[in-house]
Amino acid sequence: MSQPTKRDRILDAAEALFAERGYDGVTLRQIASEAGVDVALASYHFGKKLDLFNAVFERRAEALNRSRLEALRNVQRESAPAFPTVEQIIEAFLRPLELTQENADPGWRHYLALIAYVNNSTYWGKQMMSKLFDDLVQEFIAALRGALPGASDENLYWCYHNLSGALTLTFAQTERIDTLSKGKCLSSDFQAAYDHMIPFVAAGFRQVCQKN
Amino acid sequence: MSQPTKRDRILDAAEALFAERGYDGVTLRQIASEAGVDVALASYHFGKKLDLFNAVFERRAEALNRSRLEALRNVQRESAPAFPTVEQIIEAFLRPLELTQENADPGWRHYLALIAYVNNSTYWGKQMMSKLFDDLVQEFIAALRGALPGASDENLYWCYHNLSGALTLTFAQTERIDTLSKGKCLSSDFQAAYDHMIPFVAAGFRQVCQKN
DNA sequence: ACCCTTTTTCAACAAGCGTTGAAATGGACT
DNA sequence: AGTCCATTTCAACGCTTGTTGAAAAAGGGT
Repeated sequence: MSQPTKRDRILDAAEALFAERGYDGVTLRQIASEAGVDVALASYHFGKKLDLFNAVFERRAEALNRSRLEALRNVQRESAPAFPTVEQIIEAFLRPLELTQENADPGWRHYLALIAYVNNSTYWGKQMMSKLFDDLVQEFIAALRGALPGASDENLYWCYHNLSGALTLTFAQTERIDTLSKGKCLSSDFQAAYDHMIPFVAAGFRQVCQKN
Repeated sequence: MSQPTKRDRILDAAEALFAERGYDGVTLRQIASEAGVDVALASYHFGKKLDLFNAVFERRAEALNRSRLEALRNVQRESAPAFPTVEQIIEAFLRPLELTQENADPGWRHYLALIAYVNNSTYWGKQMMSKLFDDLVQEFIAALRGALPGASDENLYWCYHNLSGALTLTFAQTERIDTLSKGKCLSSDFQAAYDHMIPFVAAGFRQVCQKN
C-alpha cells in the first residue's frame, strides 16, 4: 500500500477544487497548496491549466463507462432473448454510480460533482460530455428503444433529458433538498436518491413513450 | 420607449456573461465592455463584484415567483373545492417559464441559465436558491400533497428533486440533447421540453407517491 | 448663470494570476 | 564515484484582476 504520487495528489486536489468552485474559481496555487507541492509541478506534469482540467475529467471516465456498460450487458444477458425492462435499464444506468460511493475514496464523489458542473455548463458542457459519454448514452437509449417498442426518437431523447437532469442534480450534491425537506432527505444519500429515481423515471418513460 | 439606463445595461451584460461562464469566469472589465461603460461604473452602482452578482440574481426573482404563484392559484380556483391534479400543478410550475421566452427580451433566457448555474453549484446553490425560491417551492409541494393523499414527505421531496433536476438542465440550454438526438430535439425549444416534461414528471410522482 | 447632486470617466494601486527557465534534488544504473 | 534522466523547487516575468480616490461631465432647481 504505497502513497499516491505527487502527480496523483495534484489530480485529486484539482478534482475536489474544480468540482466545488468550477474551472475559473480555482487557482493553480490553491491546487498545489492542497496537494502539498510547488505550483510549477502542475505545469510540469500537465502543461497548461486547461490540460490539467481535461486530465481530471478524463481520468475516471473509462472506468465509469465500463462499469455501466457491464451492468447493462448483465441485464441484457439475464433477460435474453427478451429485452430488459425499463426499470432494469435505468437501474443499470444508475446503480454503478452508487457503488463508487461505498468506496472509501472520496475522489469519486468529487468526480461526480465535477460531471454535474460540466454537464450543466453552457460553456463546457457540449463538447466535453459528448466526447466521453455519448457512445455509452446511445447504447442505453438503444436498449430503451427495445423496451419501449414504437417510441419515437423525439420522445425517447426528451425522456433521457429528464433522466439526465435528475441525475445531474443528484451528482451536484447541493444539499438543497436537505433544508427543503427539513432533513427528511439527504443529498449525500445516493442510494435513497436512486431508490426514488428509478421508479420515477421508469414511470415517466412509460407514460411518454409507450403505445396505448 | 426610452433606452435602458447604463445601470440596466450593466445588469443585462452581467446576467448574460455570468450565465455563460459563471461568477469567476467573468471579469468586471468584460461586463463593462459588453455594456459599453467604464469599469468603475459597476462599482459605483453595485459595490463589490459579489454584490453585482446578487443584484443580477435577485432582479427577476420576484416577477418569476409571482407569475408561478398566480398560475398555481388559478388552477386551485378552477378545480375548487377539489384539489388540482398533479398535471395541473406541474403545469403551473413550468408554463410561466415558457412565457418568459416568447418575450423578445433575451434577458429571461440568460436569467434561467443563471439559475441553472447557481442551482447546480455546491458553492452558490444552497443559500442563494433557498433565500429566493423556497417559499414558492413549499407552496407547490403543499399543493402536490393535496393531489397525492397519503404520500410521505420523503417521497414527495425526492420526486420534487427529480423535477427540479430535469427543469434545471432545461434552463442550462447546453445543446447536449441537440447533438445526442441528431437535431430531433432542440434544447432551445422550451415548449417541447415542457410538453414532454409534464406527463413524464406527473407519472413519476404518481408512481412513487400514490397509494395503491 | 450658479449651485448642488448624481452619474460617469480617468488613472492608478497592490495583489494575485498562469507560466517559464534555470537550478536543485533524487534515484537508477554502471 | 559518476553519469544520466525524471522529478521537484525556486525565483521571477509580464499581465490581469477588483477596487478606489479624484477629476470630469451631466442634469435639475432656482
